[in-house]
Amino acid sequence: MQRPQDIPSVYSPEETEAKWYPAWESRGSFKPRPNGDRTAFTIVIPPPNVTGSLHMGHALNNTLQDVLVRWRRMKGDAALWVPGTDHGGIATQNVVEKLLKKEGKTRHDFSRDQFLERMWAWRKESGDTILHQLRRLGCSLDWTRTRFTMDEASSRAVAAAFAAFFERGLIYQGVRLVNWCPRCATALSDIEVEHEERSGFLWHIRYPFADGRGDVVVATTRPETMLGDTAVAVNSSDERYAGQAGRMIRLPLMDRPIPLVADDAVDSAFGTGAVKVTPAHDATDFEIGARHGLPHERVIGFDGKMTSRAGAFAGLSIKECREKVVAALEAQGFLVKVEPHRNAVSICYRCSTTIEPLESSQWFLKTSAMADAAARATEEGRVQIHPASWAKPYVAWLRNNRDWCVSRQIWWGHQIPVWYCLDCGDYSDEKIRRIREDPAFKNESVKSILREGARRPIVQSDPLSACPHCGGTNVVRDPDVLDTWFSSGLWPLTTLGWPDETEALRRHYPTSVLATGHEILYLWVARMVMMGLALRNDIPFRDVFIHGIVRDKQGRKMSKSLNNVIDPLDIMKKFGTDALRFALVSQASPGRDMQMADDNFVGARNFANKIWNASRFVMMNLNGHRPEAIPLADRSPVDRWVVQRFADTLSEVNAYLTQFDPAQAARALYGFFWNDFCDWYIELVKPLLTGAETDPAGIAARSARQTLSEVLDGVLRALHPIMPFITEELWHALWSTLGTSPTGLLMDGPFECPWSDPLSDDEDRRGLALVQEAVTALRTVRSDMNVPPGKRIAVLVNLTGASSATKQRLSRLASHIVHLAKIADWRVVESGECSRPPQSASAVVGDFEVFIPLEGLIDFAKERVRLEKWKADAASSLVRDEERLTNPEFRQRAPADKVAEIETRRTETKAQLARLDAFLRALAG
RNA sequence: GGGCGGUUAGCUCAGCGGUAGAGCAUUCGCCUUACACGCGAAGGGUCGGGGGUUCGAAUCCCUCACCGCCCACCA
Repeated sequence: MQRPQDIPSVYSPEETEAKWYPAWESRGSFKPRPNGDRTAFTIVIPPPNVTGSLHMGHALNNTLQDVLVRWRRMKGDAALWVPGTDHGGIATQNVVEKLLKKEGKTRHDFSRDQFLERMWAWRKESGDTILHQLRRLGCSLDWTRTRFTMDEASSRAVAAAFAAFFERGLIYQGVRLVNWCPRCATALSDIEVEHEERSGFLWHIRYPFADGRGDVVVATTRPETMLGDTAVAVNSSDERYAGQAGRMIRLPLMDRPIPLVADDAVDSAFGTGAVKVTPAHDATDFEIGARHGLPHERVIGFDGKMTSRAGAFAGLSIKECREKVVAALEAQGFLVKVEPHRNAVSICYRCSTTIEPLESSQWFLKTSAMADAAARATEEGRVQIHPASWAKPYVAWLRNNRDWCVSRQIWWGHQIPVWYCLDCGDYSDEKIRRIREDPAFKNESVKSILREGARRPIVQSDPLSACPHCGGTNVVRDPDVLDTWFSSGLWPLTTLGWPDETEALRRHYPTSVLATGHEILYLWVARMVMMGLALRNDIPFRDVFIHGIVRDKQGRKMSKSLNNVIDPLDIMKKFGTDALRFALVSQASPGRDMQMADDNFVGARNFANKIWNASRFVMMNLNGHRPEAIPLADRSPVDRWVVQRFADTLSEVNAYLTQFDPAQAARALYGFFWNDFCDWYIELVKPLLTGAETDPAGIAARSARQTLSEVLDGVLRALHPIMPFITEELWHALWSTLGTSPTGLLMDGPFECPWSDPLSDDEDRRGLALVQEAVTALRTVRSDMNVPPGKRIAVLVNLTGASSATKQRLSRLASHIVHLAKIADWRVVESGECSRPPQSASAVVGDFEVFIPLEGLIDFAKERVRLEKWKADAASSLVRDEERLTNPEFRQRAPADKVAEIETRRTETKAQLARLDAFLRALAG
């Protein structure tokens, strides 16, 4: 073991971090301890998508979880944190497709199996990177339980869940208008669609009546869809169109007759009150169409191009088509006017491409009953959301949620566990030919043929070779995959072994906490609660801990395209992992987003260094000394004071962590360690430990050493959940310095206060407050009068007007003041006359005064300024207090202790002012 | 169109009913035998505007302004 004095004065994290992670893991400390009477504390990781590597948001999310898990583990719980990654559906497939694009290829240059091979290769690479990063972050995950949303067990669970929902009639297949991303070439669920305000135009188009008598003007933001119009609708109560419903209109450009219908979905106040109706390409119009039995004209295809139904415009992109339609309308005199218009455009949450509502054959999950159960779980307090302000929007979302489109037209994911038999289904030879000719189902409509022909879809997860109904071997599996959030929604179940009734499931489900950012509250959290309740009749977790999003210095979300991402690994290398963790935790105020920049990490790095050096100091002074039991009663007031302060801090930390406010916990620890422990306590005990007059065997020194080691031990424990590496390192160094190398690990706990009752009385706190006030006052005088830092000063203390409590405290604690304020000559006058020495500065401390003779150093002008300012502050404080105390209502209504407090303060301030006045008079005279 | 959150020292943010706080930055001193990634001292805010409740409001209520999110089928 290195001697403490040989430990370098700058903490270098690399070695420490490399050493302790394997030590923790190899000793099995990441695994939950056997049950016994331990409470299970369980967190299942929000599995990062295998789209690359972890960013700052992941670092925050996982650090917060690690803080909670380490804390509960140290407190004695059987703590389990389950690691894993998510296949990430569209997001991950997009990443790999981008890589293929660089090779000049698309996925259709490969067979489905070949493409999936590429996907698996990528997922290995990305998954490994992510799990490595979690280790670097110090996450105390039980690696023996590492899971992936597409591993065998998960796939089994997904198929089981699908089958269970199917049997209960909750899953159905149908042709609906869905959100289609032409770029990703897949349908999306409603929450996967984002909205963006864009400035566009509102085109007013004249639609003439077929009989040549008059016309109606419709307003639209999407003129190209008029090619697929099958009606015009007006509100039935709109007098402008009274009696017109039922008349036929001749659709411009297409020269088709379409009816004018009355429908109350139309808002008379908007535009002209007449709406063109395109049931195949607009959600509202789809419903209007259904109510009026209108035909659907599909003019936009799944590829984002105009279909053959678009006549002369077939084959054009939507954008080109819009331009040409508008030009044609104008040329033919149908365009009435164009006005600027801001509207919300739907865009894909994965690639920001404009979403097209398209009719398509998809699988849906009926969610109304499930969502209702989930909403009740939160309303009844079984699933609590922290901070609670998120509960309202969360429940509201659940309450008006529509069926969930769970099928996706990509290849990467859980293929729908449904098979179709071409032998006993309703398939003509022509249909079978079309199905066989397009094994990849590139043509979406072929899938409809497949699905619609099935008399009995066969739901089962294992590959099917023969139809269970007719024994036919012409079976085809549904080509779609499930929404990635379907398997994510099952995550708390699948990670613990569901659908099998495992020991882990019994012990750890429901889990304790789910920690996540608010951006996936609906997308993920809501789904887990719904599915947990539906499939296991129990909530998946009791507390949802929502943290903010990490933003850049300008408050922007971090993204690769903005080039403002901070890589956690870079920060770890530059500042150390503990500094990264501390910076993240201390800024993660509940529910608030945070702006991250280098400054934050510098401060945290400095804190780590402070811990390092304070520990060095303690160890240097402990070297060769064994721990001994010294009752707190036998220790000095400063020892008892720091012990009290630490005990207070620790209970604050426990309270804050219980309330899911780790930022406050971090700040409390920072304040205690730096201000109380380092700036005051260590400085206070230094003279007891070093120097010629010190008695190393005396009770004062022994007591101080014992207190130093106990408080350091305690504060390292308290800091460990946030800064695991440096604390583990120093804790071992501390104990080996004490000659009793521990066999255990700091991370194993306990997390508790070493003293059962440190809060005996308030006297030590008052005494230390007096010392601090006196020292600060004297230091201020020194600084203001430019007394050379090394120069010792004389102080005359006038206690003639002081209380007996003050006199006693001062006699007990004066040595501390003498030392910290560098005083050579400390004289006290307790009674009788005390005359102010000439050439001296003066200060008021509590209920007494001090004079500092400064011959040759005193600057009376400066002294006057200083005293005047002091006086002004005191005077304004007195005015405020007087105002209150002379107000009868204050005396009558304010609590008695508050009145008493202010009265006391008034008395003190008055005495202080009198002293300051006397000082100023002396200065003048 | 609804809902939520923010507006506090130059910057980033705490505080959320009893005389305004931290870190960074700034100014002045200091290599004081743990730490210059440090120590000591100082300056700096009518807590977005306006009303109200209260003995007392940065803190509670109303309202306005600006900023940011989320939700919503006004073409």
